[in-house]
Amino acid sequence: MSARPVLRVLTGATASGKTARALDWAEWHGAEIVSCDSLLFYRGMDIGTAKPTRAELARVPHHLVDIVEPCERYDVQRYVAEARAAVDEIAARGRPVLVVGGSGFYLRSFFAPMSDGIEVDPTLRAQLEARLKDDGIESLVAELHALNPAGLGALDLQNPRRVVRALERCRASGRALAELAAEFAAKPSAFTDFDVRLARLECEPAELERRIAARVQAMLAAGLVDEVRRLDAAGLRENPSAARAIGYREVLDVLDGKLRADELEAAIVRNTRALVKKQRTWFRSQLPPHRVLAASDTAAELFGE
RNA sequence: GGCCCGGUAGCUCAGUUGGUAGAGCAGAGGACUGAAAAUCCUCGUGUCCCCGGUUCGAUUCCGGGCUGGGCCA
Repeated sequence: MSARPVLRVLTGATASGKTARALDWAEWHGAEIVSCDSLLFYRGMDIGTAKPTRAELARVPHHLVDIVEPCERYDVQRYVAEARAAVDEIAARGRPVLVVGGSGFYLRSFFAPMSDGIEVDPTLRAQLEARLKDDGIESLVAELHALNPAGLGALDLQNPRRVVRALERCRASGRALAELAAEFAAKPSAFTDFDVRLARLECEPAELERRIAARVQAMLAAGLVDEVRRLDAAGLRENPSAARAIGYREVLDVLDGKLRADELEAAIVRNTRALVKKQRTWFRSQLPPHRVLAASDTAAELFGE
């Protein structure tokens, strides 16, 4: 039917072997890689994020890696715009695009609308954050009820972040949540003009466990603690999402004396495991049906073509 | 050898003025519109170290034992 250009997306849990497979595939097909990893954006966050090495980055052109300072905030809205620009640029060169990453929320950018386009004044957000802190979430929920007599739908009223977001949208747009939600749901994804093909690497649990253990050990040996010290001095903590990244938050805890140094490695492994579990849930329930292939099956073509 | 403090959920611990117990972490499941490796929700029966005693009733009190730590020899 259509001659829409193809956009290939490779995902999988952390440590499942995406990087190696993606590099091989991209090299073989003359493709360029667009990262879909919420932490590879940050310069200097190398060891703890298992960022591809300099040599690996040199094998295939990469996009959306090392694009902001760790102290700078980044968000999906910006990701959608920059990913779209990168994809267009690569397509203009006539080369295939391979999106690679395990950040589920960002990954959804390729399948669904991600932002409603409502501009929220930073002062308003700061105001609501302050109110959340002083008066509690109930105060915000009460106002939401007042602004939405028809109900709050499926909004999680116990999740401060969601409540602030919902209220700031009502206030900024002067409209009701239900109305905004309906409008949002009707929006197209930023990549509807592409034939998006998704494949996911699945690593056997015991093997993944081994890989995680080995990876964490290697990260510490490679100087993760020093990396975090450097980043801390450069303002890492100003960016909560970067400072809360696995491998980074635990080292910060050690530096703060909140975690014993001899417990560091085990803590990182534990939290990585929790991440894998969360990714699994997301992949199951939030991604469209897709091709799944065993990470051990290195002979298989990623996209079954 | 003596004295002191512990022994409760996989781990760290709280608690029961005697009526068989609960938090955090871990684990399992889930939600997901702008921080997403984030944020939030649901799920807790375990010889309360063992043996005796007192008691209607002991994980709780008493005695003994075992065991970990500290102090003194």
